[in-house]
Parts: sequence; structure tokens; C-alpha cells
Amino acid sequence: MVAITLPDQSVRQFDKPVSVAEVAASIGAGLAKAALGGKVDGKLVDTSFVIERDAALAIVTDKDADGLDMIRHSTAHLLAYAVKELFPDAQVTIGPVIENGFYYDFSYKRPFTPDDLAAIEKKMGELAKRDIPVSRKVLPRDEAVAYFKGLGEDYKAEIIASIPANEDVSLYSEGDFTDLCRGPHVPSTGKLKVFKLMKVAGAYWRGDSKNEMLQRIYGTAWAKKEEQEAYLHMLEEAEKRDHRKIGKQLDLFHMQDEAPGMVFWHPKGWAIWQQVEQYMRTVYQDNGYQEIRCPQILARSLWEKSGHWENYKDNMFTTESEKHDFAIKPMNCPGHIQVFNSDLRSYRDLPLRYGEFGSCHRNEASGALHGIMRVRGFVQDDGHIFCTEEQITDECVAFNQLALKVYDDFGFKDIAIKIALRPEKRIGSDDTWDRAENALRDALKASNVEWTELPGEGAFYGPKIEYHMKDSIGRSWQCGTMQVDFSMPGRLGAEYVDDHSARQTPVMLHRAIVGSLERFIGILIENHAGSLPAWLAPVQVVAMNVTEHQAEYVNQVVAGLKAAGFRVQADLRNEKISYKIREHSLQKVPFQLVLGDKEMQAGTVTARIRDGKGGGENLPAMSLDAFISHLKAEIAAKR
RNA sequence: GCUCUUGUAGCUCAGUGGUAGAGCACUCCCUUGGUAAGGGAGAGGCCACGCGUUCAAUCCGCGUCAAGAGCACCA
Repeated sequence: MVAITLPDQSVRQFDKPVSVAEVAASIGAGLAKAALGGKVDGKLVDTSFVIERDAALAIVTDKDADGLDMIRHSTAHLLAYAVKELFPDAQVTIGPVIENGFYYDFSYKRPFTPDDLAAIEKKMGELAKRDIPVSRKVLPRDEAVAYFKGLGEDYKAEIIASIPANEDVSLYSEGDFTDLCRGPHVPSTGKLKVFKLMKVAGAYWRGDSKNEMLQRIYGTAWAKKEEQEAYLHMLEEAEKRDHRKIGKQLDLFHMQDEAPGMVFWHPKGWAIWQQVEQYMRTVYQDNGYQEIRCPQILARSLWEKSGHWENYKDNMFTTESEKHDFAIKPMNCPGHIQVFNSDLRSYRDLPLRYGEFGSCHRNEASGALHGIMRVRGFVQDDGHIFCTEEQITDECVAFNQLALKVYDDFGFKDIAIKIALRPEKRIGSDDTWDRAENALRDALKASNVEWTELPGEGAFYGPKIEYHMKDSIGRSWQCGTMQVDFSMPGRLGAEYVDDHSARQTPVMLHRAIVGSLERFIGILIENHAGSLPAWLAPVQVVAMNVTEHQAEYVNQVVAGLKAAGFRVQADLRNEKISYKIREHSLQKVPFQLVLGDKEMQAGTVTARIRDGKGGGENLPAMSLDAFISHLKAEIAAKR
């Protein structure tokens, strides 16, 4: 007798071992048809899996996250099947599930073209329609190696050969195609209905840049057509919001060949920058940080002490003067330690918090550069806190609160917090790491927030908290970080005098909230699709005349708004009012003042608001003072 | 850095082995028009850079630089 416990805790008795498919069929024909796999005592299996003894079973369908993963994984195999049909001499390698889809890497004598992709996708559709059964069999490892070697699939053979010799491996077959795979897979290709191949690109065999470059085909797959359409729509939306495109359209910045990875900020882009920087400056001022400024270029001897010359040289721009080597700073922390060291510090001075909008340069690999999101020259809201080990938790609690407030002010409400824990390669004793990691956990616990932990992802000198913000189309960006560092203060000779007159080395906390301002502004642009809220908008108000009679009145209004501290422009051009409105609408100006004879005679302004519903919406005509109050309220609310 | 793709007017893009075209933007003229493009004329390019092949190269080949996608990288 086999007793199967279903998720609703009901128990079904079977008089002999029973497959997942049979259990599904015993529940209902609909479920039998929908079943993609099963979860037996928490382990995902195929529908053909035979349950030999009492177990808990959940039937997996496309309504479960596990089911969707199975669909994606099986679609990756379908892709490989189609490629082998069309290009028999291509070799298969691996094909995992990734976020929103899957990929499969092939070794082939030439790159696949877009035409190839279309042909492969068509073939996949045909193979899916034929509803070919997918079957699983198990072979001893050595037999499997021989099998794939015999097929000329050297990469597969290599993968299997790295599995321990005494283990069996599972093979999945559909039609003439057999692939090594841990599984599980959907029972037949007909379950795969919604998929699309996205792009092809190179990728290294086993992810190592020393290895051969393979052809990677990316695809997306979903349970329902509408889900795929929503996903494709999101991608389109992301493309429309591309900060590089909007940066050009709104005349915010440009980049050119002579300065790869570095930004030329135009007046409007720099206006945004100034808003962000000035805002972050008040954050420093209001939270116990002292702003400082350190040199851009420091001598090699300092970088040798800090360890950068040895470990980070490839990423630093170096220069030389009168036979001495220098490096342009890639980060601000060594400079901040110099300021700390410039005086004899007491434990009473701690925690000592320094902040800097320091310009840093890193020689990033050319292929890593991306618009203003990944650059070689950048500025961070970089701060360092010198404190004692006992103070770490309190400082992290305060920082956590501050970071969340800043994200909220910028309109990011959905923040995921993670702690990156000790990596394999690290310095410091396990005891120190225990204390540091627990200090971060305690801080987040005390802050009453939830977090996830990332084992092995910490920096070599200490663990860190990471802040990931979700943007308006659901993408996640890591910006803020709080890192505990037990190493650099000692290396660079930072000390303070404790309450027994003994010299101690402080702990240093590296922290940033927005991170690189370049990148953060890129994120802001994409998050708002260029329509920045009034407090950040480079031009907050444009005042325009309907005919030239009101030119003088426009100038008066503009002068009044300027005096009130707003970023405002006049548009007195000899163009129709609808033409001007269109232009400033495309420029995403939040408020457009249309000033004609009506307004001039009444001494009022009519404001057309950007964020109104439909094509365009006006505020009621009001006095200039009333409009100034309205604008001030908008800006104060950071809407 | 690696693989593939790309580089033509300020912008978005056509195009050809015989030194180039459109729309928008720009300048001038007409127009003074009330909520997303009024009309006309004009100016504007060493076709990324260098070296080859050719009678002739923006186009073909090689190299360099830069950009894009992905990979690797992000201490």
C-alpha cells in the first residue's frame, strides 16, 4: 500500500507503486492534462516518476512557479532539439533557466544569424505542435560519457565526466534528440506553447574568458500568452526609456570618442545633477556628517600601503611626474583616512563621519561601459564612518533609516535589503567575521526590516548590506551599500586613543546611498521616462506668449518666478502657441504658462500641467503669487 | 578585454565602385496665430580615422578608435 498525502492534507491509498501522472489522473482528467510534474516530499520530479512508498505529493502545473521553471527548462531543450534538427553538426552544451526565460549555448562553426533564429523558432513551433513525448532514462556515468562521445558531443561528455564516477546520470529524449539533464521536464513538447527566441550572443564555455566562445541563444517562455505579451511590452517600455536616448532628446549630456566612459554634462543635465547633489549635501549636514574634499591624484607609495597598487592596478589610471608614479583615485576611502590621521583622535571623537562628492576614475573594461550607468569617471555620495566595533550596530541602524528615507524622497518605495556574507577568499578571523555579520543582522533586526542573505558575496575585507530599489517598470537596481571594513584603517595607520590611554585601530564603515551620481541620474531618467518630478526637473516652468503683444508680460512673469528661486525659461519665439506647447511637452517640462491677452489683462497665469490626465490639463487661471505657492508645494512634496 | 554587429548633416535614418539624399532642427522671409507640428526659400557633410586594392573607394580588404548586444569584470 502506498499512501499519498495531497497539499489539502487528504490522503489517497494505492495498492501498488504509482506514478505522479496516475495520481493526477485519479484526481481528475483536467488535472491529468495540466500536470507538468510533481513535487514529492518537496523534491521536483517528472510526471513519470513512480512513488514507491508513502509520500506527500503536489501536482505541479503551469500555475506554480516550479511549473513555469519546468516550462522554461523544457523549452531550452526544445531549442536544442530544433538546432540539432537544422544544424546537425552543432554541439550542445548547457541550457539553464534564467529570469524570464532561458538560454542554450551551442558550439558551431559560425555565429547564428537573425534568419537562423527565425528558422529555429519555427522549427521549435513544429516540434511542439507534434506533442512529442519526453522520456527519461538513467545510465551509469561511464556509459553516458561513451554515449555522448559516440555522438560527437564533446562538451556534453566533458560535463558528464566531471560528475563522480559512481553516480548515475539521467538522459532525457524527445524524438531523435537526447540530452543529459538532471530534469525534471514536462511530459511532452505539446506543453510548450508560449515562447520566443530573443537574441543570440557569444558566451564563454564554462563562463571562463580563457575558453572558447560559444553561441548563446536567449529565449523567453511563459505559461500564458498574455504573460509573454506583458513581458515583451515591458522590454519595449524599457527601450523607450533608455537614458542614452532620453539624454539626447532632452539635451542632458553627451559622450564622445575622445573620452570613453566619461560624461559631458550639458546645462540641463547638470541642473539635475545639482539638485541631486545639493539634496544629498543636506542629507550629510542633517545626519552628523562633515563634508570634506581630498585630492584626485595620490602617490604610488600610498596606493602600495593601501594594497591597491598590488591588487587593483589594472583598474587605475596612473600618471608620472618628475620620476614619481601617481594614480588617479579609484575610490575615496584612502583619502578619508588621511584626514582622520591628520590629528590625534580620541574615542570621544567617534563615531567620526566624513562625506565627499569625490570624483573617482576606474579604468573599466571597454565592454563594461554602458551609457552613464557604467562609466570610467564618476562621483559617489561616498561616506566613511570611523567607529568602534560596539558602535557598528547603531551606525547601521541610523544609516538604514537614512537610506530608506532618501529612496522614498526620490520616489522609490520598493526596496529589497540583502546582506552579503563572507567570501571564500577573505582576511580576518572567523570570530571577527561572526561579529561583523551579526552586527549587520542586529542592525536590520533593530530596524524592523526584512532582508535576504547572500553567502559568499561579501568583500574580502568585510560583509556588506546592499539596497536594491525597484523602478516603475519592475527592474531592480543596486545603489546603496554599507560595508564593514576591519582592514584598511590598520593598513593606513588609523588610530585613536581609548579610555585607558591605549592606541586602538578604528573600524571603518564604507557607505553610499545613491552610489554613483551618474548611474543614479540614469536610473532616475529611466524610472520617470524623462518626466522628472518638479523638484528635479531641469526646467520647471516655461512661460510663453500667444502673440508678440504679451512679450513684456512674459518677461515680468519669468522675472517673478526667477526671483522666487525657480528654474524658468521664456519662449518668445514667433511660433504658434500649439507649436511651442508641443515642443515643451516633448521636453517634459512640468509646467507651461500660456500667457495671452486674457492673462495679461487680468494679471494672471494659466498653467498647463505635464502630469495631468489625457492630452493636456490646465490649472485654473490664478495670480502669479498663487502659482508660486502651488509650485512651492509641489516641490516641497517632491512630487 | 572577448565574440558578433554598427559608425553617412546637430538629430533620426535612406543610398551608390564614378567624391551624396530625406524628414526634423538651424538661418532668412511671409504669417500675430489660444493649448501637441502654418507656409516659402536657404545654408549645412574629408560618408569615424589610417593604410591598401582599383583608372577611380563613403561603398571592397586590413588595421585603429568608438558605440551597441551578450559574455567576462565590478577589488
